[in-house]
Formats: sequence, structure tokens, C-alpha cells
Amino acid sequence: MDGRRRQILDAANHCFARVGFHHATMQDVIRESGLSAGAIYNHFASKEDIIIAIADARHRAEAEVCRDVEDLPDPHAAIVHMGQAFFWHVSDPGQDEERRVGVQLWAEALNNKRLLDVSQEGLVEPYRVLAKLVDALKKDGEIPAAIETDAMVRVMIALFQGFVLQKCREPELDVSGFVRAALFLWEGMRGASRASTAPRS
Amino acid sequence: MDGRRRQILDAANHCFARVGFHHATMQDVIRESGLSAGAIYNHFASKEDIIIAIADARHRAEAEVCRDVEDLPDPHAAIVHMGQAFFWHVSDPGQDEERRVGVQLWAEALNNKRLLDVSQEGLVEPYRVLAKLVDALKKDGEIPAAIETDAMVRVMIALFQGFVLQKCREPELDVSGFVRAALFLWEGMRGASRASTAPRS
DNA sequence: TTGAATAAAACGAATGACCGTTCTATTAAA
DNA sequence: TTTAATAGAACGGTCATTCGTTTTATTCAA
Repeated sequence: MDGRRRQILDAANHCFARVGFHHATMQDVIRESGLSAGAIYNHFASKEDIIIAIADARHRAEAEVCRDVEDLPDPHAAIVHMGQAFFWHVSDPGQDEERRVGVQLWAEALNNKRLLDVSQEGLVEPYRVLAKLVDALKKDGEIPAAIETDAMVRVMIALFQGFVLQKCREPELDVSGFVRAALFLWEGMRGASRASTAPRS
Repeated sequence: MDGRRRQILDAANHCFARVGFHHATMQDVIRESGLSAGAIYNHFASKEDIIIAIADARHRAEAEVCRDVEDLPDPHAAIVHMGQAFFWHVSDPGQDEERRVGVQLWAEALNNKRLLDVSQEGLVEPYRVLAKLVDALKKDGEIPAAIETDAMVRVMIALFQGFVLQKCREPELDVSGFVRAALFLWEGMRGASRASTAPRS
């Protein structure tokens, strides 16, 4: 039964979000899942495997959001739409646990090659979609060619990541204000590029 | 002797950067420091205290960078200067360990009230300086009043945080491109505000 | 439909390894 | 001689994982 895996991952997610990977014991996960140690180890070889499975599921879900937006006709609108979708999605109180686990995954991936690979792999789809949109904006002359696509995409992703972190630490943080400020920067760019004032490095 | 504390913190930093807080054992720290268990526990009550002391030292250093920039006459130049100073600082190969430990602190702070407090406290000085500069830009009409200062500062900090994370995962990441893209967004804003086109939320 | 026979899944107490911390002995400093 | 700092072996506790047992599900002959 594959529902068991989901059941175990959900329980693990709760535990990990509550106290972190390392303070959460397998006993916690076992209790939370309502199963037994043996049952869990029939489905996952180790605690590490559970963590990796969580990361994997997470990235799969994120990739989906990206594809929804990829083929909008106007690249500018697509980026704005994607950004808003993301910011509002991660701001949902129902995403509290996912955010917290996400930040822990960042840290854990620094010390776990397998997890780092999964984690980087999870970024390629968002990256690909954003790069495609940025390139389209470049062709339209909205972004100067001197700005590297890679860098611009990274800036956008950095904004997302930083927001997730801040929202973790201050769950009451106001999304709409943040989005307004980010959009203001983004919209401002359109006017600027017309004047072709690429900044010095 | 206070040099001992620094010696211990340095050793701990190396260990934590190498394998993470939880995989690094006190034995590792003891070996790395060249001291003994007893010696270390004379200076720090626990492993947790060492971690907190590291966070504290880190934030103290960051606050200094901020103050250097605070009283530049032109707020726009001050922000640009501060951003560049930060990006280049954290990109220094000598900061590899600090970056990695920094990301781990983000995760650990989610499960440790004391650490969260230290960590949030460490942000108030950068926040204060940035807010002051943003307010000055608002008075000059470069940023519309409709954009909340708090949100704009958060966006900037998010950029820093996201960059740190990405640089951790890909140490070869090119800073200059990232800075160029970020600056492009920032400079673009100046033109936009003149046309008073605050975006819808 | 039944019910034994086989397989699969779940149970949970036991295990063994590891790790933070302590504590007494020892050395150095004052 | 007294005080402070260091050494490092040993302790107590915790935790991931194992494994022999028990329960549940499936198959299939009667």
C-alpha cells in the first residue's frame, strides 16, 4: 500500500516541523504515525531516506506550480503571476510546516550530498521556466542584454528564498506589503530599460 | 584568558561548517581546538551555548558593516554601497565557513528560542539602518509613500539571505553578475517613481 | 463458501553504538 | 600554599535500527 508511505511522510513532516530533523526522534515519528517501528522500516530504509523523500515530494509539488504558468503569452505577466502565486502559496497558514521543513532542508543539504542533489534538482524546473521568461523579456527589450539571464533568475529566486525564511521566523509577516514592494522594484525596471541606463558593475 | 573562548569558537566553527551542528560531536570540537573536554566546559556550559556564542559574534560583526555606511550623505549611494559591501563580503572564500554556519543557524533558530532571539536581535541593526535610508529616499520622492518601508527593507534583506543560501550551495556562483542584476532592478526604480506608477497589489 | 496455507505487513521490546557532560586527578600560575 | 585551569577517562542517557513474534491479507483447494 502506497498510502502508508504518505502517512509516514506526513507524520514525519509534523515532527520535523515541530522540533527539527535532529531533535525529532524516530519514536516521535512512530508515535505520530500511529504505526510501529517495524512498519516504518518496511517502507523506508532509514531516517535519512524519509528526509530525502520529503524533499523530493516538495520539489515535485513546486515544479507543478511552475508549469502552470509557463505558457502564458505575456512573459511579464507570467513572471508577475508566478511570483504572486508563489508568495501567496507559501504564506498560507497551511504551509507553516512546509516552510519550516524547507529551511531545515537547506541546512541539512549542506551536509548531505544525496539531499543536496535532490534539492538542486528540484530547482532546475523553476529555474528553467524563469530563464525562459527572462529571455523573452530580453528579446522584447525590457531587460538589457548586458544583464545575464542566470543572474536575473537567481535574484528572483533569492527573493523567494529570503521571504520563506522571514516568514518562518515571523509567521505574522504581511505578504501583501512584501509583494507590493517586490512588484514595485520589478515594474520600475520596465521604465528604466527604455532609457537604456544599465548600471555600472 | 579570553583568547581561549575565541579559540574554542573558531574550532567549533570549523567543525560545524564541515559537518553541521548535529553531526559534529564535542569530541570533534575538542580535537580541533587542541584542548580537552574539561577546558572547554570551563568556558562554555554546553554545546548549545557555543552555538549561541557563534551566532552572537556573527551578528556583532554584521552590525559593524552597517554602521560604516549609515551616515553617507546620499541615501541612494549608501544603500548601493551597503549592498555591494555585503555581497562581496559574503562572497569572499574566507567566508565559506561563516556562510555555511549561517544557514545552519537559520534552521536551528527555528527550534531554539534562545537562538531565535539572538538571531532576530542581530537583524535589528541592519534593519534600522536600511529603514532609515529607505525613509530618506521616500522623502526625496524616489520611493512612493505607498510602499511600506518595512516591506522594502525586507525585500532587500531577502535578497541578501537568498544570495547567501545560493552561494553556499554553489560556491563558484558569480557575485558580480548577481550584483549587476540586483542593481539593475534597484536603479530602475528611480526612473519609475518619477512617473508615479505604483503597481496594484 | 469455507478454511487451511502461504505471504506480507506490522509490532515492539531489545540492542548496541554514540555523544554530551561530569568529575577527579594533575599541572601551572600566583 | 592556594587557586585556577586543563586533562581525559568514565558515565548515564538517548536514539536509530534490528529481529523474532504476531497479526492481517491473499490464495486456492475442497
